[in-house]
Amino acid sequence: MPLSLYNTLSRRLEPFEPLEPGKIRMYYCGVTVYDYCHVGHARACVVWDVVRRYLVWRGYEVRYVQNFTDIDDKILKRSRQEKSTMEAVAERYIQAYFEDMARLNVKEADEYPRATHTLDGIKRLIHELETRGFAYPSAGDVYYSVKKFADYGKLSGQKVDERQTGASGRVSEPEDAQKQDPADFALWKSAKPGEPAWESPWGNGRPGWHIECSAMVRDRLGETIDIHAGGNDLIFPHHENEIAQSEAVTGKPLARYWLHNGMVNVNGEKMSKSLGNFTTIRQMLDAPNAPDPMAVRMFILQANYRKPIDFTDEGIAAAQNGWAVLQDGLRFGGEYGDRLGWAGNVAPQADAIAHFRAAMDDDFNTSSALAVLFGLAKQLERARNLLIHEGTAGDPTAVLESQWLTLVDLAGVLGLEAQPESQERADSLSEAAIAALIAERTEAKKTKNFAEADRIRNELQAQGIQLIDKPGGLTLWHRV
RNA sequence: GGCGGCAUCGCCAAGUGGUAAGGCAGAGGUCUGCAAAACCUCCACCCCCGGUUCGAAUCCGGGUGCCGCCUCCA
Repeated sequence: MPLSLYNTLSRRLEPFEPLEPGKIRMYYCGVTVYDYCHVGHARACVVWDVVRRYLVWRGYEVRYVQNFTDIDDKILKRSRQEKSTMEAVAERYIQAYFEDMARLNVKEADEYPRATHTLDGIKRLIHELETRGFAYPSAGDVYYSVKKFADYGKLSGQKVDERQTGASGRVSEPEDAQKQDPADFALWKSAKPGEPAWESPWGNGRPGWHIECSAMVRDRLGETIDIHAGGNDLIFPHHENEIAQSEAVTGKPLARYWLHNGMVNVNGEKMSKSLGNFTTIRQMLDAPNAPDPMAVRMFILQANYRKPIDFTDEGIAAAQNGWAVLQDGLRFGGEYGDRLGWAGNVAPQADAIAHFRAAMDDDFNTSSALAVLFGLAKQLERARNLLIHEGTAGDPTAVLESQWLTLVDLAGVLGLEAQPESQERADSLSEAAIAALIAERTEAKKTKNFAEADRIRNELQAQGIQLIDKPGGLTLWHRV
């Protein structure tokens, strides 16, 4: 079974074949750094992180590049408000990005190019576009002439003539007057006094938004890459324009597969910075009763990456409970492996791996893949409970070891990792003290002094000690 | 107006021709002084109406409802 991907370009599932066998060049259109990342960014970054991890797990050599847009009107606006510089604002939110994503266990990309580091490539590209007649200067700006590019609209299905200009409800930029056609877009914008600017053949200014990605992809990965990923809100115009810019110059496809993640919704409406209905990642993870970041990850992966999802308190709470099961399973080996005499030489669960792979090969069906993890984790959880309550694991230890190894491996592909349970229990009761209290309670029960027995039970419960009454008057306990 | 997507159990969500994965929540049972924990078991004919087919949640046609994009956005 080959890996199949849903390609926005063809709007269908296609078997995946990299340009160069065994190697994948992948680019993800990252964030514009003028604010903290919100949970919509979290979704996108987690999704593409999983795609990248899966491709690596499947044996491909993946070069994963993600950009930071650090030249932008909104960053500029923010820096003015703060009486700071664009550079300082960008730097702050880039650092914040790394902090937030580390908490969500998003692996770092191989490279993080920035617009400010790519000026040469950007200017070279604009120059080539100009030479080939796709770009024209106008009052210090440079624009791309959309009508010159015959394939314009092939990604988004938007035809220039049939589009309703301004349908998004936003006011036209004043620069429209300088365009030959309203559909044209800026490659280079002249700088007003006091604005950050870079020298160029067209005067001092800064690059437009779309050109940076074309330049970065070309500089870092080459003229044609395998996978170009991003949010589906970027299909038009951003990715359409990238194609126009790159392919007009190279005459080659910019990317073979265009992958787009669905948006995060709030009450059924898209979360976006402009609507102001967003929750930042740190707000979510630092709130009282905040979910485990891994539960958030799991929540994201329970849905198809292309469909919209609603971040609701109920949904996150459900994911939190579900994560507890996976977490118990993932911790099983560390907690019981030695006791069960695991030797470390068992084979993994081939059927589980096959199911996982079949699910992921089908356009990254992470919800089906998670079902495989739950199948393994539930059995380990059962064994764990039986060990606590009965003193025996039930299933043969080699089977448990195999299940655990497989679970850890597959969960890792989804970036789901459990931290070892914290051992900070200095202030807790000693085992001797617990044993003494249990003995007291057993005596109380014998004399049918149930009020005293329940008092002791509650006292221990309050300290995280769960009592398990067995038939015959035996009482086991464990910490919860 | 153009382009695209979605509608499956209380909630989330897989499933593209053979009689519905999984998670959360819920129910019953065992055990118990009562509990708790644990264990066992149970829990959907897939928005509506037509059609194709031996057979459709899955294909086709027509409705209804919701959402995204149409130059800020992951």
